[in-house]
Amino acid sequence: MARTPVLNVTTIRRLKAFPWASDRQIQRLLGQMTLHHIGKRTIVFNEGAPSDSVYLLISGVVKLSLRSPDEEHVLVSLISPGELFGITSLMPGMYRAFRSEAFSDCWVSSVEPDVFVTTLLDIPFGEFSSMMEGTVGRWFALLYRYTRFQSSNLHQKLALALLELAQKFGVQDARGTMLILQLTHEDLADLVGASRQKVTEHMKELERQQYLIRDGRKLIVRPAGLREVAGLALEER
Amino acid sequence: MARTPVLNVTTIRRLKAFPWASDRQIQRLLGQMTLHHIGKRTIVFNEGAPSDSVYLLISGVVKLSLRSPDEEHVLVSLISPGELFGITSLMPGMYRAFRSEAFSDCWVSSVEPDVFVTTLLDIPFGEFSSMMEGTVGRWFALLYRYTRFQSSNLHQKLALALLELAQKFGVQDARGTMLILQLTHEDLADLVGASRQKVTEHMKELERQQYLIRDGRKLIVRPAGLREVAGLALEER
DNA sequence: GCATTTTTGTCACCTAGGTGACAATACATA
DNA sequence: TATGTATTGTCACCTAGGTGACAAAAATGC
Repeated sequence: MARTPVLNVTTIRRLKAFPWASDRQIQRLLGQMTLHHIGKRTIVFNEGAPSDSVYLLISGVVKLSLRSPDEEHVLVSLISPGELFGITSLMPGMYRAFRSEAFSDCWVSSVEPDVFVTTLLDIPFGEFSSMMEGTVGRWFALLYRYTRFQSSNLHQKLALALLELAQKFGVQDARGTMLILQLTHEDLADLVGASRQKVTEHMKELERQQYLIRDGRKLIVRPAGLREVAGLALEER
Repeated sequence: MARTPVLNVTTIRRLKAFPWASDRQIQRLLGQMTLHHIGKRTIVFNEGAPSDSVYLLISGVVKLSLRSPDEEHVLVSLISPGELFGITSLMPGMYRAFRSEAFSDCWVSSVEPDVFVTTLLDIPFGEFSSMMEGTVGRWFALLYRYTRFQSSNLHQKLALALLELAQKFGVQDARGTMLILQLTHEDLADLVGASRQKVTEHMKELERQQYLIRDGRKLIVRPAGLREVAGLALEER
């Protein structure tokens, strides 16, 4: 097992971890961080777990992954030394969206998110995290959709896209959620990165499956059914 | 043309735009925002433009899109009323990553990013934006990669993935950028969402094209060549 | 140095989804 | 109500990439 690394301002600077922070801030932050050795293949956190720490990778490589509809874990990204990870914890009430595990033996340092924020920024954690949620929360949702897309087929992608649309543009209706949006199959094709013709076919199929009703050019969607198609059935979000 | 909407605290609340902000903050912010009517199909900003405003969508639908390797614009997301967009401007020195255009007739309200931040949060813009960059900047890069992926073939995806790895795990070498990482083809396959076999084939091809050298199990990469393969040739980043 | 395990290379074959072409609708505008 | 345009539905056919199977080569352990 590698020798415990020394964590001081110089190390942090070399890692280019918080280039904007002052030496004093870094010093204070270090006092609050705890260092862990993580053996290769060990899981740091699992998706769905409460987001209660921010991590800084000191050495080694960490892998982010996501469980795909067919139960496999699919790689989302590799984290290099000096990178922060687990930053969903900077937004209020979030759960981890990805699993993170050591791709090689790693040294990792962790802090509570509120300590992290109040040490580096002179405002209460609550204010910062609300602001984060209000601004970049949407990016995160998008990222989540795209990572899911990667391991889905067209039918699932369509379901996923319709669900997102329902959330954004839906109004409740006796028959389900109505999208107040005039979308052509071409638009949908664009949104899921497929051809118009195949979208037409799959939309027909979703109609046949009763997950989708068409009322003129307005769509009415049955979220529960779509979640099932998309392989999200048992999850929140 | 639709009648100009009234923008006051009540409107903002109804849009659920800044749920965490106080009435006073919203009031102050509104005083600094300017309202624009954007006709269907009009471009609000183009990718590559400097990021100098944050936008709040008041009514209508805005479309984010990205130019794919084959020059087409591909839809990335649709924005609904109450959503902020153009938030790359909250990070220092960013350029717009996506094009945004009115999908239907829209009313949009804009502010300078520093006014936005200092009004809603009691800290200087510079501090907030550095913090953003240091924390969620990585997410953004990831999102950018995934959106590009959507409209790329395997060869391009591989190039894109190798470029990202070179950036994160590369050290300069006489022959190019060496990845200090033991990656199997299986790992790469996972990273680009493809099968191991096809990755093997395309890696061979990249070698043949001289964009990639293999030194034992270490990879040496020629970024310029890979950018070209990935269809990024003329762009920054 | 030899045996075992991992990784790479290369097949042949299969399938999801792309493409083009066209008819059938629906919608919009005069 | 008539007519032109946009959208949808459905073909047949093509291609990128998935799958399984197996051999060759490297790495690793003993």
